[in-house]
Amino acid sequence: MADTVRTRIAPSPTGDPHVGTAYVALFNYAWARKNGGQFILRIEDTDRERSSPASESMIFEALHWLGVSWDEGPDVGGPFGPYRQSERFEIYRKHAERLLAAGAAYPCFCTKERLEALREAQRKAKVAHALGYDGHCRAIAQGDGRRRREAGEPHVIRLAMPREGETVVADLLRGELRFDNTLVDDQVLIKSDGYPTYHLANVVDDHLMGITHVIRAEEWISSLPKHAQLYRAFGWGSPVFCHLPLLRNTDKSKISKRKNPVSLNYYRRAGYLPEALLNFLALQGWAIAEDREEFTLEEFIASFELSKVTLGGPVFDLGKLTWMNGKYIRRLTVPQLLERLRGDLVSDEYLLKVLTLAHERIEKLEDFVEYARFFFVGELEYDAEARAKLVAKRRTAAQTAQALDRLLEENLDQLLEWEPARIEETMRSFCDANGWKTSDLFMPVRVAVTGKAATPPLFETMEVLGKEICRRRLRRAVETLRGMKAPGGTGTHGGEDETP
RNA sequence: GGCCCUGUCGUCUAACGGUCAGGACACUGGUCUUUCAAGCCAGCAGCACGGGUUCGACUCCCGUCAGGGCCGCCA
Repeated sequence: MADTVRTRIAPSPTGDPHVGTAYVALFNYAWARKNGGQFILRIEDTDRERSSPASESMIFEALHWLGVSWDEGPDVGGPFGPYRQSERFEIYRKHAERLLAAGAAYPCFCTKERLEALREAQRKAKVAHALGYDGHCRAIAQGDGRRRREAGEPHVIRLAMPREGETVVADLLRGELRFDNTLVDDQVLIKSDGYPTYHLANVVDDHLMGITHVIRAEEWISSLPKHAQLYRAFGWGSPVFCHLPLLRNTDKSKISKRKNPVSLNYYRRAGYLPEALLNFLALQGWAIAEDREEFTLEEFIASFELSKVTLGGPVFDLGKLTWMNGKYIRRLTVPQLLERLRGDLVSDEYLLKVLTLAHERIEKLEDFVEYARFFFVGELEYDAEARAKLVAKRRTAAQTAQALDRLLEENLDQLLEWEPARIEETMRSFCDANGWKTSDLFMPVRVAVTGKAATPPLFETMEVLGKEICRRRLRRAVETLRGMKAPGGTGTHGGEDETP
């Protein structure tokens, strides 16, 4: 039936599964279920550079772990597939063609260089209101444009935004949102590689898939007028839009991995129960009752009211999540707790991995406990020796901090397959590129991720620990290093402690 | 800088013109307990500011300020 509520989550498989994805998915899922409708998972992998199957399957797995399921998606199929945008290439091409024919879009032959120069000039000129594409190629006659396209000239296709008036779009929570059309530039719809941008693919798919409620994050508001114009150009009615607030770091900025764990893999590995995480997430922007905040997914679905979502960006309070997780743990029976433990942290699978590394290095069975401690604890404590060795030989604490920071954010973080060989390769090439002796870098990394100077082989250890724990610990090490007193003038080798 | 969104305890939130502005996390004190947690009790702490509208504003309107988002051939 035409009025069935259909919502979707449309993650981009370009990295680790994000807590923000889970947050938005939860609200979409609940809204669909609450209304007896369908919830769809669509993979937005139109960025061919960054999308990866590894990331996609991690998203599936993380969402499954949480207990959020979808009625239609790449893995389960459905009547409106395919649900992976890379497999819908032809659909977007046809739709772009339609826009072209109607004059609602035009080919643009501007080079990257020209666009960069344009941006640069705009920045310098401080014509703040004129930022964005200048419509240069919009003047090209349709026939000329077609001929140049047919001749194979590289180009993109842009939306021809109205050049006057305003676009008014209703948001379920924010009322009418108004945008001055002259301030919205002509968005690229089809990239030069032929793939659509988010803007085109998203609108086309939401329409074709019968999405009735587009519930997404606030960061999309600024492109709303483009989407609204797209619906208009196609002659389609638009879905209900609802922009949820953004999860925040403690400093109120958009939640980010540098300041907060954001990977769902982290929460799983750190021992948060999925039902606790879900409960906590549901509380960000919504309340079930005046004096109650613990409830199950089913209860959430039953009483969820989209229009009751609050708009202040909620600071993600790890402390409160942890407290709530404790509540859930206490509620389990001991046998159930055992099951949870065996499910992940002390599964035979994990134990086997750790044991493989500890095997040759212990003399009594019980040595295992102390030796492998860091494979099980969350937060590490650095003793004096560890603190000293956290600073690289021949470098200051600040230099070491900077190196670890860059190694993590610009190199290790890009690794989707977290394997010893890849980790090693990444770290070695980092050394080459930055003039570090490998041995100088590896010790601080070792201490950062294990808290000890003597450990099993570093790369295998990092693999077993997992990317999320390593990320967390490296970040912590960077903070620790930054907190260390600067060397008093001459000394360049580390080890200096904080003021006593 | 431009456009847009937002603004209740430190944090998550309740309130939908009339309440001593409620609950939760954190924090503090007490209680229970061999200890530590958990539990229980108590305490601390907020309507960003200024104008309106109204008999009456946390609630409605305007302005200021503050915070955030976007300004990519990324989503």
